[in-house]
Amino acid sequence: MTILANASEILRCFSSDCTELTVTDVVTRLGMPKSNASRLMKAMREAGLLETIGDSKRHRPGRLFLNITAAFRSSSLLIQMAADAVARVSQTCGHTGYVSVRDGRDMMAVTDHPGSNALRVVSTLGRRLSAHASATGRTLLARETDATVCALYDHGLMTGPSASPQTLEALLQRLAQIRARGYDISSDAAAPGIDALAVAVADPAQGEMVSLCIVFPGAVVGSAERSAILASLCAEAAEIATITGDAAFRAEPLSLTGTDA
Amino acid sequence: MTILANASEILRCFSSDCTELTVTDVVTRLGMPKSNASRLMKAMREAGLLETIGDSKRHRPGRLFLNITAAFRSSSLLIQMAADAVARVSQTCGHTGYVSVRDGRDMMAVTDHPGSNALRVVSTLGRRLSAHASATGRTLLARETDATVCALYDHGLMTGPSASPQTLEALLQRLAQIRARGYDISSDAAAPGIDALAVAVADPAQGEMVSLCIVFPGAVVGSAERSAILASLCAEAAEIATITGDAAFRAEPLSLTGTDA
DNA sequence: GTCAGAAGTTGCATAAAGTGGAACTATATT
DNA sequence: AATATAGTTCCACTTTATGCAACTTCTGAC
Repeated sequence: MTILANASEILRCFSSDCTELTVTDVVTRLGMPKSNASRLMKAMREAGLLETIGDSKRHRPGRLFLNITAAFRSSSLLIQMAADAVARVSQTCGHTGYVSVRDGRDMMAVTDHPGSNALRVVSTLGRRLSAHASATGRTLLARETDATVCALYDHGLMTGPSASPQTLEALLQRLAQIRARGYDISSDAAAPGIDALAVAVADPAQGEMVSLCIVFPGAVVGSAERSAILASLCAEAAEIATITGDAAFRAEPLSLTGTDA
Repeated sequence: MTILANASEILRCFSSDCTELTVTDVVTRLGMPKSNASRLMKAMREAGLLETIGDSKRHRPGRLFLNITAAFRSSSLLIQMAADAVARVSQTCGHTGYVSVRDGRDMMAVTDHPGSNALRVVSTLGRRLSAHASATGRTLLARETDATVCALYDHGLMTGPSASPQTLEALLQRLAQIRARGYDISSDAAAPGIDALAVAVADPAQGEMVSLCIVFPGAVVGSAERSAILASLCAEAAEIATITGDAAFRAEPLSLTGTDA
């Protein structure tokens, strides 16, 4: 079934930054023989997993995928509760929010909730972020053991923004802090000038975990407002944790310490 | 590469109505041997194309797909222009709008634009609609020749809402009407009480086609408002048609005739 | 126009898969 | 505990994938 793995690798190349691929793109990105890439992409085309853009040689994902995200979203009660919760917080504070899941070392937004403020972070659904370099990612990583995290990053961290942990040691320290206080804050993770507040919550019965977050322009949101956002985010998350019976949940916004990265 | 076709068939089973699949679900839906389904799904799991929900036997699409929709959306200038256009119309009229593409006999929404009215159609991104039974679908089918349409429906139409064409002949007649006036109106296509206005526009250079539509509660929107919506929708589409050089474009909202289905 | 260079496809022998039936194991149901 | 249901594994057989190299387009330059 190596062909499925290869097909999956090709699909993984797509993102909001990479919207089309040619045969040679795949060859250089994945290092597979040209003949294989050509035949595989032809087969994927025939299966509807890829489609050519017009009659060019450029490929994009098949339209089959357009409704799969919806299936993912509604397959999980946790995601739905989290989406409702973030929507409420977003609505009251006016800032944009997300529900995200971790996929290995990457984070992906599952739902977005655009803010209503004049100056708000524009939502970028479908953007992939490094887990270690984002508040959402770290809150989820903090739910794992240090050993698991080390195994995940045994090839080292790809260095992200300067404000994020640059070494595995720094990351583990940060995770310990998150385990203690339950939430995380990031600066400039998704883009310069953007801060994020994130809390993770799990559904142990289903073995699922998501991170709720609110993003805002760091320069114009003071510590009082941050505390308020954090409080309501944690309150919502706590409610979900009670429903799912998430014993590991911890989010006590005592004070906003450590605004670094 | 039959395995890719099977994998694709499995992925096609997912929708907002079917969010999880077990091995036997696949066996009964696709009629493949149980052993195959089991092994294939295992392989898809390992490739990240599927994931189990918790540690149950139920499967959902892999999170890999969460960001693929974004790639599709931004791979096409036509889609982006259409999305902007529908967003503008939606904003001025307050009703929900969509940009949709056709995938065989199905329609899938690519972008959604929630309305602002108190009574608005709630957006259902990821829902699959029958092309022949929706205004968006028919505007795109009208761009094809009768022969192509006949070939597409050589196994007959799956009958949709009573207001939609029930026979191939009725469909072809309807398409002829659309070719003449350029737009289409549907009633109760997506859900009872919901009407839709749709216009198709193409990018001949890229070989792409999308349908722009506005959906609204049929009972409260009079013919004057419908005409206004149609006029602005057509104006936006016409602008796109000029840019792309879509010679086949036709949308002259002379009057709102034929409000049937 | 035609000629290089790149991009993409195809042929072929080898190697590695997928295939379906049946047996087996695990998981609910009573 | 017994039975039904769901899921996995085994195995011989068949089909398909693989990688190299040769071949065919496709582009852009002169």
